[in-house]
Amino acid sequence: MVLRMSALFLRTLREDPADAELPSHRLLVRAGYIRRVSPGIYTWLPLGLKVLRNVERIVREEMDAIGAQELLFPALLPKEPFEATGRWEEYGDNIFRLKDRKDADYLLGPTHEEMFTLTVKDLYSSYKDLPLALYQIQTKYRDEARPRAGLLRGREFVMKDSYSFDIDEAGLDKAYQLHREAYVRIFNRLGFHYVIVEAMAGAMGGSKSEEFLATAEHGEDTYVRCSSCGYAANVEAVRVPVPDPVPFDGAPAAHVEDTPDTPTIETLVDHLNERHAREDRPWTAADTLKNVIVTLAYPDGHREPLAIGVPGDREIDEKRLEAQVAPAEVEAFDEKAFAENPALVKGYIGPGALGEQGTAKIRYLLDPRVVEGTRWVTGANEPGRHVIDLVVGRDFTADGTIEAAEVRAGDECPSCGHVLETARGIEMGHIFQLGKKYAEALDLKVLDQNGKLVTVTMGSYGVGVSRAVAAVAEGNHDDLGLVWPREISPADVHLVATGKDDEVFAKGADIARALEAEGLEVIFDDRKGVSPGVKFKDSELIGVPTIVVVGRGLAEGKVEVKDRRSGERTEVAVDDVVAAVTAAVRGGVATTGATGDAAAGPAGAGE
RNA sequence: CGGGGUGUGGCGCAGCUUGGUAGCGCGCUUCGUUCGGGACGAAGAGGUCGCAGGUUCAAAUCCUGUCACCCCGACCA
Repeated sequence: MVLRMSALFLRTLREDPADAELPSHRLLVRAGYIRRVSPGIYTWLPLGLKVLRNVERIVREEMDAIGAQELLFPALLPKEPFEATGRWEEYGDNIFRLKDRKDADYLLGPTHEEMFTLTVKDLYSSYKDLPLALYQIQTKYRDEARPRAGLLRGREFVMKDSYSFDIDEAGLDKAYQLHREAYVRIFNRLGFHYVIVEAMAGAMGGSKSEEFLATAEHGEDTYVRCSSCGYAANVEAVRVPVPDPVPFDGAPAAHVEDTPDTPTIETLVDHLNERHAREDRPWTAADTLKNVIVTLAYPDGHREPLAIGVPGDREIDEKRLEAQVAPAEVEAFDEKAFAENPALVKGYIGPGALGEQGTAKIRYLLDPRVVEGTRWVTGANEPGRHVIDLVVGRDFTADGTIEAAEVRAGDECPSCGHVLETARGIEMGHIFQLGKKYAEALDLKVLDQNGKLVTVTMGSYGVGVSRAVAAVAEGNHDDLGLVWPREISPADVHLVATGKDDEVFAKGADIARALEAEGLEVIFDDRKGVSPGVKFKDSELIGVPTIVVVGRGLAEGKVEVKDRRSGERTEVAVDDVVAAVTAAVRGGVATTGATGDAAAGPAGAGE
């Protein structure tokens, strides 16, 4: 069907909506693709729905191509399966919960691991049934604390999730690799810049995990990459390269000094340079060892303090820390907690009080850079005093190491030793090897060749489908409006008839029909009494990649073909326009999406 | 949950300081003109001023409470 603008359910806005900040959000609303209903909940208007369906189509095609089978679970779920895996509690306030008339608990599915696992358990019981990969494209619900950025972080969103089921590790590896390749194809077709980064799998009990991030300066995820070797990782997953131990035979003995009024690293460094100046160079924050205490809160209610020692020039990165201690949550170590631990002197905490041998009996973990033989200035566990030349391995030891210090641009690449840079992105896809976590919790086992019960090994793979619409918009727009990649554009051609003569409308309708007969989707602006400027602005805002104008040139038998992305205009004879447009759409080199950098994605994982 | 901000026709905003007829632009309706870059003229339709209470002769405006939304942060398989 030709979409006639005279009848299309569409109202474009001349001005930006007040509640939209990001270009994708602003433009999708202005161009009439979506409307907000409630925070994080959006209506898909006809044009927006077409784009969403196109993204779904690409995802379906690529999932089907690797042999995954589509099914559809309900969004409304009973709580029992989630209780079995502990997620009814673990998910906390992020889950939308509701009760039926009999007061039984239900939830709106935030993700469907339990359902997939239980359904396979329900129907399959032999290794002969494996391997298996299932997927669905389903609306998910999460009661986000703060929905934001339009479609990018909603409370209702569309996601493709798939799961692989295998009898052993080798099978899981293969399924993971297949998904990875499918994802590369999906994101290449969607048309935005992306990178594949190493991600955290640890808390899920998995072994391998990667994220596909759409590169975007407004992205919520920070990742690092190495321009030299192609290493890329989510900051949470970065492993700090461990330096070699330093010999400390000739190191001076540790000595405690008065350092009054130096509760912060900054005041300490100033004091050292004033009263205990080094001969070779001034003291810096990097010479100090900062000991931070946090409280870990476990899901079962258990709490314990944890001490972390990091070089004084670095902060603790809470996301990295939480990723390490999951499922425990990190809370501040407050005044009350200090009161309960008199051995800790706030502002002057040192290794003497920490660790197994320490007076405070608090587990003590060091940043991996703090290796044996390194010398530090750190707290002496007395108000106004610090200890200088404290040597790791000689004067104290810790209970282990932890990756909790912030990662900074300029840090050493763990893969090749070059320099890391940081950038931001939007998580568009996440693949990881789940392992047996859910299969064990829900008792998914099959008989193997020897007649023995074996727990199935699973992989989990997600694509943010509705989020992809926003991410594509975020990466494909200019001052005038959206610029869709061909594969997901709501139409192939935006045909504008402009002029006062009926002829332009009649001819426009002819062309629209002819284009449609070629299999193209056409938006036809057949509105009468609307000035040309309005129609041009609308066509640019809506962002269909090819715009055809039937107007004043028609008298000379000419129409205009415009490329939305480049702005290039070509005069074409009326009789040739169908062929010219068809060629542009099918060949469409100039207007395919911004996939150029995508090549860096696959390389980015470069193991 | 902490910080900041905003609630006035469909959209974007002014009015509030100093209480007294609810206003502007866009959009919408009708008529006429215009017709290649968000046209022009004329005439219209459309508003519980977030909600509740209070002060007052009188509240969009002042006071109290409350709700909602947006932004930053925390949070985010």
